[in-house]
This record gives sequence, structure tokens and C-alpha cells, in this order.
Amino acid sequence: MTVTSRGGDHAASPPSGTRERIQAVALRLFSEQGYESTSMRQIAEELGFTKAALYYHFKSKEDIVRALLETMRSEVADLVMWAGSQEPGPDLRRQVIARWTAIMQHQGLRMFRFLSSNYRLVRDIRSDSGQREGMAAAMGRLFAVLTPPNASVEDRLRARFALLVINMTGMASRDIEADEDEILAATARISASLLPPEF
Amino acid sequence: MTVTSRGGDHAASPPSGTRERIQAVALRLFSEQGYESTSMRQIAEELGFTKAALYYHFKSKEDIVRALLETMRSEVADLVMWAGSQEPGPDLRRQVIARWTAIMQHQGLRMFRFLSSNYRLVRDIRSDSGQREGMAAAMGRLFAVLTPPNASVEDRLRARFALLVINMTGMASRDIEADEDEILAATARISASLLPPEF
DNA sequence: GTCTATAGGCCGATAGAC
DNA sequence: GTCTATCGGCCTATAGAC
Repeated sequence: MTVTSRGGDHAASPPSGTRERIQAVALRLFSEQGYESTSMRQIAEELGFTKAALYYHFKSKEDIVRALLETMRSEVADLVMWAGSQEPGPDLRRQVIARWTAIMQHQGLRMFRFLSSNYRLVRDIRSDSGQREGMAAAMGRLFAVLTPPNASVEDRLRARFALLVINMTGMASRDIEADEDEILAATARISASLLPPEF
Repeated sequence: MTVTSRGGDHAASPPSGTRERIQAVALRLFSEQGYESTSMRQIAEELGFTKAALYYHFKSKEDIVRALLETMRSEVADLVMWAGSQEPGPDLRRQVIARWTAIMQHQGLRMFRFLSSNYRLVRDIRSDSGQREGMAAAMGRLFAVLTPPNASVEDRLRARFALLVINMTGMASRDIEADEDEILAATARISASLLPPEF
């Protein structure tokens, strides 16, 4: 998955890993400082080379965002595909919460932070690149796993909040002194209690 | 409250309302487009004058942020003071949710969006202005109203999530087709169900 | 209170050498 | 793949006229 072309040569070139390193650094800086206040120069210097070298790997700053979006989209799509292959039921819903938590502990939290702080940027980038299916659609299919077919508005909201509280854990626990593990376990219980009742 | 000085003359000058109009426009643009991509020129033109005139009212762009922070801080402090004067109990907790919802429907949602997208900026601005008590402290006292004295980690998280879901309603309901009123009512029920049980 | 004009700096992006 | 050098543009902020 994610077969995007290099800047200089063609597709599927030997995996130097430079693009991935650029993406990771860029995502970290975007989520910590904001997209606009992170310059191409800063990203490059953090990686030990100059801005011009960066433009060899990505043809523009927005192109880095496009790559980040594709990475996250494919991660969500994978989770949805896995969920679609399982038996529906309370057990599946608990496992979706666990997997979502795992994604959010990887690069996901940074990604989520970036997405919610740059709604317009992301929307505008995605609308000019004719993408097959966006992350919003993938999220919609994920929520469908968590809700009965003709769920009420409240139940549909509950499904969305059940995943959102996981993303908000950092913000909510900033002033709570307790191990991270205890906080994550408590959040998982709260998330499960938010899910709409059995169906 | 909020007796900050004008740019040109001294304190308590006649309420031309220009500062307030500048704050409102700036907050809207900051929350919609981001702080960095909103320029002083754009704020000024939206109000029908030029950038230089803006610098008469606020000595810098960060100074606008300082004024916005003070406005929000005093709103939270007022809510905390009111809650402190009431009888504790389930009824008070429901009313705090209702008042929080009201604040968030005023300028609060924009403020919250701005705060969570510009954590570093806000922290750096507040640390060099020696402010008596920050918003974080005011929020802490608000959470205390919603939790028993020696609450568990889970209950403390529940209190924070109960308020956070109200701020997250817009994001969670983006793909749900229903009136705003129905969504708000459902969110209020979910928020109440998140509060830690009676104490 | 609002204006024009400008200083001084950083930005994204490109050209072309190595 | 990485570099130096540069372009054109927009930014925050200030000076000084009205």
C-alpha cells in the first residue's frame, strides 16, 4: 500500500527510508508547533540536511501532508477491513476500542492532533487531489461497526465519543497524577461504557 | 473585570467597543484558519480599516491573544464562583453541564478550538505575563465541583470527559444529519451519564 | 484613530553546480 | 541526493502625516 512516487525518479524505488523519516519529523513538528509555524528549513535541519534537499523528496510542503494523510487513511482502512471480517458483537466492539487505542499510541495521536488543528488545510488538499476514498469515509465505516443499523442520534453520538475520548486522553489527564497505564485502563472502561448498548 | 489598558491612552477609557470587535473578529479567524495563517492585515480589513490602525488598539498580535485569554479565564472563574455558592449535589452537577454548554455556544467553542490548536503559543504567552491565576487552575477548580473529594482516577477522568464531550460535539456530529437541538440534547444526556456516580 | 510608506526578516520554491 | 544562491512575496511592526 501507499505507492507514491519519489521526487526524483519513478515509483517503487529502493526504500532509502528518507521519505518516511521526513514524514515522521514533519508530523511531529506540525503537531507540536502547528503547520504554519513549521518551516521547510526547520524540518530539513532537524534531519541534518538543507531545505533544497527536502524538495528533492517532496515537491511541496502540501505534498508532505498528502503523504501523511494517505498513511493514516490506510491504517484506518485496515482496521475497518479487519473488523468487517469478524463476528459482530460486544467482543468485537471491545477489540475495536483496543486497536484504536493502539493506533493512537503509535503516530496516531500526533496525526489526530494535526487533523483537528488543520481542518481547512486538509479538506482543501484532499479536494484537489482526486482521492478514491477519504479518511472521513473510512471513519464512517468504522463507526458503523460500533452502532446498530438504525441507531438513534444519541447512540450514533455515543459511538463517536467512545473513540474520541481515547484521542482526548492526553488533554483530559494533564492534571491527574497517576501512571499512564492506569489512565489508559480507566479510559478504556469509560470508552466501553460509552458504546451504545447491545444490539 | 478585564481592565486592560488601551493602546493609546490609559485605562477605563470610554467603551468605543473597538477592542471587543477586534477580539471577536480575531478569535473567529484564529479558530477558522489558525493563528499563524491569520495576518494582522486580514483582521484589520475585515473590520474596515488598516493594519496600522490595529496597532493603535493592540501593541502586538500576541497582545490580542492575551486579551482573549483573559476574557475566557474570567468566564470560567465566574462559573466556578457561582458553583461554589451552590449546594453540592446531582442537581448542581447538571446545572454546571448546562452552563458549560451555554459558554461553549457563545464564543467558547472558538476559544476552545483556538486553545487546543495553539497550546505552545498560549503557554509561552502566559508564562511571560505574570498572571495571577491561569485558566488551567480555574478549570481544575471546576472539575473539583464535579468529583467527590477522594475520587478514583476513573472518576476524575469521567468529570473531565463530561465537559470535553460538549466541546467535541461539533467534531463528533459532523456526519450526523439531525437538528442541532436534538444533537445538543443527546450530548447533554451523554455528558450527564459520564459524570461520576453520586457522592 | 486612521492613514501611507517602509524597514527588516522569514517563507516556499527553483536553478544549477557537484 | 545534497549543496549554495537567489527570487518574489507576505509578514510583524514602526514612523510620521493628517
